[in-house]
Amino acid sequence: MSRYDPATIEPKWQAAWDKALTFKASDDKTRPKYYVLSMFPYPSGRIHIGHVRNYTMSDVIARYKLASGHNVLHPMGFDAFGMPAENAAMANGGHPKDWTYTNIGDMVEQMKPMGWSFDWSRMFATCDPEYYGQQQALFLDMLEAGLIYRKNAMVNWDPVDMTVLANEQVENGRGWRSGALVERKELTQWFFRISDFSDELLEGLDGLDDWPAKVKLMQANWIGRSRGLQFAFSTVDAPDGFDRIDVYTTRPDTLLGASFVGISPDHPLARVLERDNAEVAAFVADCRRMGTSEEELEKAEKKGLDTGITVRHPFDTSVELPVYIANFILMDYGTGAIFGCPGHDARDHEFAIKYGLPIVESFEPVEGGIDIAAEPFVPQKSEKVRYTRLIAGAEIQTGEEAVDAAVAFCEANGVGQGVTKYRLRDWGLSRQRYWGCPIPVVHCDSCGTVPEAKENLPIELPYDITMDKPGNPLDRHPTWRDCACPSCGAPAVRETDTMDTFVDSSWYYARFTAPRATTPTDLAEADYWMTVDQYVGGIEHAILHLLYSRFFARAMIQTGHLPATSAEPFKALFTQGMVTHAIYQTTSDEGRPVYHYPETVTLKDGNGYLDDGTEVQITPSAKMSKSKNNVVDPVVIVDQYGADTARWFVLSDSPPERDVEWTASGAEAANRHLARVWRTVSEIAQADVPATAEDDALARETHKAIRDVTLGIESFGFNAAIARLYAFTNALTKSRAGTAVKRDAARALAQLMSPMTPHLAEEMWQMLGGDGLIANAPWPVADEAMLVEDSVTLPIQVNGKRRAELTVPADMLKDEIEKLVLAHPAVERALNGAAPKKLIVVPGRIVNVVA
RNA sequence: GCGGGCGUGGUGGAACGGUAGACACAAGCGACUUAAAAUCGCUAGGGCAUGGCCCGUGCGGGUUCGAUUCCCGCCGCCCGCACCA
Repeated sequence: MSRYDPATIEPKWQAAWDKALTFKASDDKTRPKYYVLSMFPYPSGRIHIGHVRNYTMSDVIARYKLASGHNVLHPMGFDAFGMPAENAAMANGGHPKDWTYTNIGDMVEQMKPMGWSFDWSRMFATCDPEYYGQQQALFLDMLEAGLIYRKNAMVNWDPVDMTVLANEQVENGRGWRSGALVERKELTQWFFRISDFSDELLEGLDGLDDWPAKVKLMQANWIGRSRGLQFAFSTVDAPDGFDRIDVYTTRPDTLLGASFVGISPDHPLARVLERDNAEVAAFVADCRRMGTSEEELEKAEKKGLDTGITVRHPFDTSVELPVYIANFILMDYGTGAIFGCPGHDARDHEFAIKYGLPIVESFEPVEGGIDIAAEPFVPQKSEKVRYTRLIAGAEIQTGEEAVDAAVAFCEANGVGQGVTKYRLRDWGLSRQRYWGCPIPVVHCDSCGTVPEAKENLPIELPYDITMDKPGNPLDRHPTWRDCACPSCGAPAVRETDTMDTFVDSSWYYARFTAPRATTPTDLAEADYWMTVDQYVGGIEHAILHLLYSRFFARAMIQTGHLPATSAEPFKALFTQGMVTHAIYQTTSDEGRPVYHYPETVTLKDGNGYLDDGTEVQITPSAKMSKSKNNVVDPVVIVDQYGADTARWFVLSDSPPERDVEWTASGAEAANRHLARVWRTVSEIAQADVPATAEDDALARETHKAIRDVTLGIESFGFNAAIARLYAFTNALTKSRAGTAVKRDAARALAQLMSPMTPHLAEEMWQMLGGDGLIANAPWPVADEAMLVEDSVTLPIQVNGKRRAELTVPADMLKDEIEKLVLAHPAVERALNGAAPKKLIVVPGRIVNVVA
């Protein structure tokens, strides 16, 4: 008899699906739609096992929804602009475009054998002129709608990648890709007005019931809404135009504890002072030199310089507070100026001690007893405290109550107003790189900055460039850069900055609904397909990509490219865990770590040995890394075991949101199991056994499996669904039921496995004489009548501990059960002749005797 | 520092407040075989006086007839943010 042979059956069924256009999204808009999307990959040239897990998850959903009668859209494309292509070109002398398209071809070739149900007819790469040309059209519409503007600003400069970065792309003061320490630089840049949407983006999170709470929380923190008071101090002896200094505070209740005012080195007043004060100029220059990395900030001393200017306290004009320029005040938060309250702020306390400023108490613990001079008193705002210098409200109140009362009092007395501020800054989109979407504007001597005319789109990247010199090749490409002004026709120059690659991925989900449209979207298509019903991707995009996409959906509604109903582009979000692998390490004579490939290590009783017997040190469940030699290559796995085994394994063993460790033994076991299923089914297909007494039991088992696996898939409990399929397979294999019932059970098994192991499932379906492709077969529905048991086994507890069990007819009355329970020897023994205090019978579940 | 999450056998993990450890890995024993591989079967939380009993879901308390699950306080690990006024 033949064996389970994935190398034969997998290409066969892939060809069958292709031929039948099984996974092409239908134009039939009468069917309910389901849009499932996996985050598209960067075309590095190799798919990795993490992609396999990610795409298998969306594939399970897609195939399940297709079988459940939905018109499914499950597209795939490539996030194809970005630095790696330029780096490769610089290192190896090729062209970023050639490198990228070659990689895309290679990756598609590696993806197809996995059997994912992508609608490949909709595929695009963001570096296709057809895509980025529409992105340029979108840019022009957003520019016209006032959603994009240009300004001179301090920006994050990555000296290695030689480009500007958005705030979201700076991690611990380093570039998110290069890891280089980010510098501050002043440049004229294009910005998206994402901060105008701060409130909406924050409020919108509340409606995202099917997003992980963690992601919503991270976004909420990033947006960072705070409520406070903005008011002005009037100055004494300040330069012209600075008779007031605006400050923002979230603690107006401590205003009477103010002992100084601090301004940012970038504050307009500091800038005026540095012009004719050498001391100020030196100090400010020193501040700007300071890095922004975590370590540096941690170590950096809080430094200030007394400007000699003073301000009057708004509630007691006889009090004058000194104005310091301080290195820890950020110009781009609040007003770039604060009042210092050393009594109730750790940082201000440190500053006050250093410069000998007074420390004034505003409140104390209700029970008293605090030495504000020694240590600042900074309780939670929700805690009740006793105010010793009260602005408004009760003497004893919480910080929150006091802040509200203080804001109201200040407003009533004409001292400032309550305002809401956000931490979220506008998104700088200009990048000084070649391999990105050109920003479609030109600079004309007479007209200024002019949007390119839409009929000139796409503004295509020139191919004839060289990457051998640092910097942006567009800057030194005269025939591309020089152009005619779209407004007056005079000679002008193109903008040579390109767009941040996060722009490309901020609207690709919308483009997939009409990937060949000659406008960014086709509203009718977008109206039918949007929003994405299920999005699957990594948690690492919790802020960047997911926040930008939410902004873009809103911007596209404003510019008429999406229907108003799709402000939230992703209805449900699932963040999958990684696939990890053990690291095997020895130490060289020089003391350096040496990493060994898994195939060179033999495992025995949990220890690993090299061929020569040397024991290796094992780090379990580590992130895969080429330098640690612990990468699993999907291509190798497919050659060895077939795609179905790889798909089955990455879904089993761990909940999908958690990491799963790839082990050779686990993959082998998965493969063995699939071979066992194949064998069992091929036997059943050829058997001819008449009905037996076990028929009913197997039929019931089948319907229970249908119920449990369906529930598992719907709730993303893939590991639990697979565990259930193991159990069902074992039951089927061991059952002595007749062939007719066994065939029904095997057909159900094939269908329940089909989202995970689609090729094997088609093969099983064919062996069992199923109709057409299993991919199109309607999903089985559990028969309620078959789920009802005739008899139930009730555990009997005494005082909450299980002592016995009792099998009774399912419809037995409580009274009867109670009688049987009390007569049970184990219960009699436990009660020892005494009457039970209480008897709890939960029908169909459990009995508890309270002795 | 602030915010969030997680602690269950040798391992990954399962368990609407209702029989803790499903399912799988690793391990051990056995069958088949000249042998090995493959396959199949069995054992398996810990302990003990083993037809039975005791302990057990990080630790300590609480709510409940009943807690891995809910509440409070610790301990440990992981993640996010962080001079944000």
